[in-house]
Amino acid sequence: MLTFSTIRIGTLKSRTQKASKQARERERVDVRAMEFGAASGRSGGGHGGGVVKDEKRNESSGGGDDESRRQDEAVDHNKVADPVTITATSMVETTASIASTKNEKVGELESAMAEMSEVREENQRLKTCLDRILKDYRSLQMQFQDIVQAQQETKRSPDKENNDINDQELTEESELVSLSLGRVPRNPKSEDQTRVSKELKGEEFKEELSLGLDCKFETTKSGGTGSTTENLPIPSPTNCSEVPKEEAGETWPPSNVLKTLRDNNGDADEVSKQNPAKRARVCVRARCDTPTMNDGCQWRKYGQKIAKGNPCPRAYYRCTVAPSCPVRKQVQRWVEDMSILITTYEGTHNHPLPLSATAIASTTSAAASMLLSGSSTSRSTDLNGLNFYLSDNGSKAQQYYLSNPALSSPSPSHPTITLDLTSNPAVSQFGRLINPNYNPSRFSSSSTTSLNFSTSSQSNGLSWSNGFLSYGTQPQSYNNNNRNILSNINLGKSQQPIMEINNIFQSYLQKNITSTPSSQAQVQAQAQAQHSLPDHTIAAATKAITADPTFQSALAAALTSIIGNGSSGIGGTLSGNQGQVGVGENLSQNMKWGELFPPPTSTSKVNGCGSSFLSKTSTTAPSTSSLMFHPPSLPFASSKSASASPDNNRDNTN
DNA sequence: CGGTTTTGACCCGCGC
DNA sequence: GCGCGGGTCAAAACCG
Repeated sequence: MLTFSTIRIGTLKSRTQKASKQARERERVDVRAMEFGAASGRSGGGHGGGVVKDEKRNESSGGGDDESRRQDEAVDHNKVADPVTITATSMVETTASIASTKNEKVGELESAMAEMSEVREENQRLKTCLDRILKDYRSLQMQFQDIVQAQQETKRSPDKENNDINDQELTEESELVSLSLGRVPRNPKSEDQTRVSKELKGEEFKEELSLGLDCKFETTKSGGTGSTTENLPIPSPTNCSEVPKEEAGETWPPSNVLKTLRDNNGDADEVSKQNPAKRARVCVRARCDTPTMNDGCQWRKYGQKIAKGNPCPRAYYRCTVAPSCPVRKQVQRWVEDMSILITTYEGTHNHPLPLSATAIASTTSAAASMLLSGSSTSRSTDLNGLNFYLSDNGSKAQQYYLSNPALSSPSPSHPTITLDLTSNPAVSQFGRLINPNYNPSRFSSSSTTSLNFSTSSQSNGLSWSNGFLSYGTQPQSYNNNNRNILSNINLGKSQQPIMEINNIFQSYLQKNITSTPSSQAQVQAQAQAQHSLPDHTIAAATKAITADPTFQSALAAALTSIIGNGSSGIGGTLSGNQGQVGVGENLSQNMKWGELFPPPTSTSKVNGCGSSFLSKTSTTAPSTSSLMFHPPSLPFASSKSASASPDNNRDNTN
């Protein structure tokens, strides 16, 4: 507007002057008209009316013609000047608009540049932060690795005499804490010969334990693969157990890699032979009043079928914690004893597990690993009084504890380990842990508690029932070495030479409870004696056990891994159950897991795993609440009532 | 409405 | 090739 006025003034001076005069005159006329109207304007009601009258009157009266003409001229004048002014104004406007747009765009560009610079700065900042984080991460890894190595070295030094081979293996895996069972490379040849001596020394436990539990914590080496395990506060049993070959996608890279490496070094041949096509399964037998046992995982039922030979339908569940989790389980009641619930786990979790699920997962993984590792040759391993029994029979797998064909008839392609927790008193406690509803009185019938982890090459069955872990083994397994301290011990039903793990376990517990070293030594000695010798010379066993501090630790680790591993399981549930068995007290109170389970070391990986696991679990999970062993929540029952319970429900109904 | 369970059907492997 | 059994799929029903 300003431009328009100035232009008109500048360019059209004469006209503007005229216009100004006319305007002045007009104003005067208007004023006069106003005055006139005001003076005589009654007739006109309104202001305009007066003007109109004035105009009419002016027109009619001769005196006013000049002024009116001027006014009209002035108006016309303006009208004539408009086209010129418009073009000028349009030009001015366009130029002005262009200039303004220029300015605007320039401003925008400047602002954009500023933003870009800010973004760049931000990126650089983020980069620096990332670098810092990476550096910190690496430094922490290095520190952790150093610590682990230092611990291992400290422990190794005494053990070096025993086995150089073991040391090597351990060194290789030093970075990892493994809870895997049965993967430790062994010298089949020397096993029998060295067996007794090793058993006495307790080395066997170490080896087996280290081998058996695959739950590993990678400290440093493989940044990528290890990360998964590292991230997992609690090792997932299944994960640990799996053989790489079995489940390509499912298995955890780190453990698998390690295992494979291990296998290559030592038992690779055996493992490779058996593992290839086989998919390890872990069968847990436990007395469970509730329809299902709560294992802390979330399960979705995807099928149900009546298996041959068992009126009770078999339910098929899929792990729903992670959509892609390949783990599946089958739940079925045992025909012979409906109170016993048989749960079979298959596959490896590809996701972090809740604390409640870790115990079972670790146990099953250990068992599975044993199967896989030991499948080629019969082996037995003891974990804290729990037998993991691996027998490789080219022929058929034997599951001692599974009398029910339906249950016991795993597919040939699926070697299974059975943990039988049903028969022994110790087991009963386990069962209680697993199932809060579990009534110990019902199951306590047998004085002896046996924890057997037995695997047969064809079918390995771990039966875990109510605190009774039986690992079905074939007689061959006895030939195996020391690992078998427990291996020889078949508590429950196995026909073969049986170590009464119950006794060991109980005694061990008593020791722990009483915390009298002597008692513990006796118990352990007994246990070893049984294992080491078919005759079960307790005295020899006691000597051996007492000789080995590791034995204790191994037992503790095994118990922890199996029972409650940790997770709240041992500490909480056990403690809660103190009165009954006293196991909980022992474990939680008397036993110092850190002591019992030294950090992962060359000597006993199991211990390391157990300790780490326990510490983690204990810290993370309050003792009581958790996990596995609570009635609803045993390994089998999922955290969710729905998923977990359904099985139970069905089972109950069935 | 989303997730889970139910349940019949389908697929596959194995033994005869 | 056929039958059997185990295991899985997927639509419908159910449940919170």
